[in-house]
Amino acid sequence: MADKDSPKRSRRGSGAITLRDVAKLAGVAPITASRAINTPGQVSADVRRKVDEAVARTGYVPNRVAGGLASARSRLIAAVVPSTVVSVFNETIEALNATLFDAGYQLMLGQSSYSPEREEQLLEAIIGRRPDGIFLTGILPPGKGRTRLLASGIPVVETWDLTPTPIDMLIGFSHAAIGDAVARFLWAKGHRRLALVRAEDDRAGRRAQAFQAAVAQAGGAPVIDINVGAVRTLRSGRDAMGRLLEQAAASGGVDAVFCSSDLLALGVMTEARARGLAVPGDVAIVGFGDVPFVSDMVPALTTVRINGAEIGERAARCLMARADGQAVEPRTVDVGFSIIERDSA
Amino acid sequence: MADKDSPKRSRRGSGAITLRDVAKLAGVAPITASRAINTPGQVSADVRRKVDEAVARTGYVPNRVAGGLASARSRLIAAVVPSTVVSVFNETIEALNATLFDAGYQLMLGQSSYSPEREEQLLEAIIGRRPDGIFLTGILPPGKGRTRLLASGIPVVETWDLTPTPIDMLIGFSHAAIGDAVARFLWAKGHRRLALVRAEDDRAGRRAQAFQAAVAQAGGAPVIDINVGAVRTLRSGRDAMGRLLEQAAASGGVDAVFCSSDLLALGVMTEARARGLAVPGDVAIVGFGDVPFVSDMVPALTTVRINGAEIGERAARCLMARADGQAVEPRTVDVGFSIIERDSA
DNA sequence: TTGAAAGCGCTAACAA
DNA sequence: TTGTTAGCGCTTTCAA
Repeated sequence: MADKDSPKRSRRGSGAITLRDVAKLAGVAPITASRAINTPGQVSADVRRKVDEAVARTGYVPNRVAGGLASARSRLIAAVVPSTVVSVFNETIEALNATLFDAGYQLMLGQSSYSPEREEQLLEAIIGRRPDGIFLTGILPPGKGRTRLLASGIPVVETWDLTPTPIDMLIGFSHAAIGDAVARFLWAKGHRRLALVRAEDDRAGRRAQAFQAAVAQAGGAPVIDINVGAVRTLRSGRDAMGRLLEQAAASGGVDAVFCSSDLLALGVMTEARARGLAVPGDVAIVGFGDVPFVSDMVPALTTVRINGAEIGERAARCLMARADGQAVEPRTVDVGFSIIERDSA
Repeated sequence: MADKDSPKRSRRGSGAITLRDVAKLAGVAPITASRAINTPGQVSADVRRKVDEAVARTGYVPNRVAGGLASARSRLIAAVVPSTVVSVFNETIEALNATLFDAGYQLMLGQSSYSPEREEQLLEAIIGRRPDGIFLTGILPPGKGRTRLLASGIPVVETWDLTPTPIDMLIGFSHAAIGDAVARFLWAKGHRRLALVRAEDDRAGRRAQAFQAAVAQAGGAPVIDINVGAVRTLRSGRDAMGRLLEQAAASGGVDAVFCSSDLLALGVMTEARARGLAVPGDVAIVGFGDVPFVSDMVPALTTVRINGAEIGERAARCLMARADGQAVEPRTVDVGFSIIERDSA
């Protein structure tokens, strides 16, 4: 170990094994060792063997930070999610991560916690790491973050929404189309007194708007709209249902409720049943997200399903293609949605 | 822009603004610009102003990859989780991330997908990034991954479990103590015919073992033990309850079931009620994890609560302290647990 | 308080 | 197929 061959080791050095150490042990130049490790096809079998052995003997783990700096390819993809807790995005993140990992990429996850300032700081921190690509849940509104992102030149994919003005690539679906479809669905089932229970959220807002518009167009009565604010728990769903029932009593009752998440729907359902209302007999309920377990509850929840895994996988592929310098066409993909009809509506 | 001042720009260069550009614009040396940005107290007000202006004008975002290589401090913490979907670890990860972010660190997340090989690859990929610390959910068993981790010298914190032989730091609780406590709890309530429904999982196994031991010690009948395998969904909970009831019919019934997760408990509860059994009247149910929404269901789930956020926050602080070269004592912290008594048991 | 020089660990470019 | 050289963008060391 204690060889004093390096002439000027004045500085730090983490003490870890470097490519130099491996190369020395294998009796080749560092660059040759590098090739033996990264592009084994480019070196002779003999060199390959010697380097492999040196790697095994030393327990060398390549420093990807240094490699990334030298090659301007970090093999890192950053993702921004609003929250990791009981989130409808989990399936997407899991697929994104799995696809990236299998291709030798890594995921850096950042939470924006539904806060614009935090999102902006996060974006700056992410750009500082020079990832090969950035995954965004949702669409980034105009602002400093968007400008910086654009300036960075890093490939970006926005998801879970649609817009005519994406930053770069876009994989999503139309929230308005969902609101419209659910309203028609409930109307076709004969429900006439419709209501919304939703979190304070831009995307949920657009679903709600389209829902109301469709009902109005069909000649229905005004839709009762309960906004639960930023907190999206089962409890807030229960509370919302309480308020909803109060309001509805004045206007003749409710037949069906469209909730902005499955968790909220579960809360609404729980409250309804706690008050002796039958689901779907007295009131029908539709959720959003198709979280894994709602299919096996009693009654099974009717909900809107987004293929989150598809979004994650496609996003990973687009980002990696762009990191390889390939063009990606089309830039915008609509993955659609489906209404999964089960027992609750 | 097109200044041809740099003499030998033969190579790549991502084209992005660098510290050099900022320094040139501000009329100072790069190192001075660096100090103005990172340790503003060390430079004159005049320099600070000029550099700030140059940064603003150019939209400079420091390259943390280069900084990390030069300083051997990445300000990156890596975390390994088994899964991100509906996981009991979410709260921990969220707290970990929030605490790190506020201190200027970033989180790199890796999923082991409950697979040992994948975990090993993941560990190697993580070490290659030279993070300042590594967060592990669970305890890493002896093996190549553990050896490499030890050799890397990177601070590590293992969590959600206890062991006399941690790699480095440890923040967790005793699964055996939980199994024991839940058995005593149910026994004290007068339940005598006890059962377990659990996923194939080492930690759940140890809770189960202690549960059985406590029942045996109290003189109870053998505990029926249903193993649902690796799949941990509400569906598998329902199926498990079906099997359990079948087995129990031969031995005189069941009074109470301890499940290895809240989701499984929800499945067991769903199936029980679907078969006309009252909860907790006919059968009591205890979950594990205290996932946010189980408190507001009807009946509210009695479960074991772990303060996951505390684990995440403490882990972040320990890791950052070690990255700063501080010693952390004690190395092992037991955060305990509590049985949250609600309606289901 | 400011700067020059060196180098973190690796890979691109070019040459042999 | 292998090696030499330079340098990615930053920070440490040391000197002024």
